Amino acid sequence: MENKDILGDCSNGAICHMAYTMNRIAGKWKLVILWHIYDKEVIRYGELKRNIGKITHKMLSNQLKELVSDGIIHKEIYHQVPPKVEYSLTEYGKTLAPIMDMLYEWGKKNRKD
Amino acid sequence: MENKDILGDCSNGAICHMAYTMNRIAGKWKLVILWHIYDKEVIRYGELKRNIGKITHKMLSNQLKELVSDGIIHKEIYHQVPPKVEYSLTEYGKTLAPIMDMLYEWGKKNRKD
DNA sequence: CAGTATCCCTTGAGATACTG
DNA sequence: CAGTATCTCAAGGGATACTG
Repeated sequence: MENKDILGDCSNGAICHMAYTMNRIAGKWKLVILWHIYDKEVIRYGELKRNIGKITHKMLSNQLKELVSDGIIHKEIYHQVPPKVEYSLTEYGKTLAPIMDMLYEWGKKNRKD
Repeated sequence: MENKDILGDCSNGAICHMAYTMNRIAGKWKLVILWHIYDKEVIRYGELKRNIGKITHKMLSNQLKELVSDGIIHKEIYHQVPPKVEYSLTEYGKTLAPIMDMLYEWGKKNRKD
């Protein structure tokens, strides 16, 4: 994965903090996915995909994988047939809740279309 | 520009608000750029570029252009030689300040490297 | 049902050169 | 100094098929 991070050569402390956050949650879909999980608390892959709608299978899988590996969401696998997988926010992920709330509120306030 | 937006076919109100926000501020660089402008209040193109460091000329120009056209930042052009251009947050852009603060704080709190 | 792998094309984004 | 344009190439991401 080399260095896809922005500001990898962080010289300014303040900016680094912002960059750290962005490296976790930036991306076209991450917050939207998180928002859906946050909304339902626990959600299965299929429902998540259906709810988001305009996301492809591959995109969703990839993003979920990253979120899991970043420790933001938890993946619970039920070994049954057919398989069932549930996603939920970890405690760490839940610390993003206030941020998601603000982003939501900001959109609600400013969207005029 | 067609429809690069996520969730263009918005069926769920709540999700739409979030999507609206993401359509404004998502992107690898936008919030980092905004954070720098917010930090300095008023900043020239050159200084902005130098401060961000790891961004290319093209990227920065493009992102700034989008931010201006979204009404988030203001561009003040001084017609002199050599030219001077200053960027600052608009009133609308300033409403993002609390969000930026939270993102910053979140990064500060969680960055352990 | 959930997830991976492959194919393939579009887009993003860097380097560079040029203009006002 | 600030910004645009072109050329180029790698990566992102869609469609589809396959596996557990």
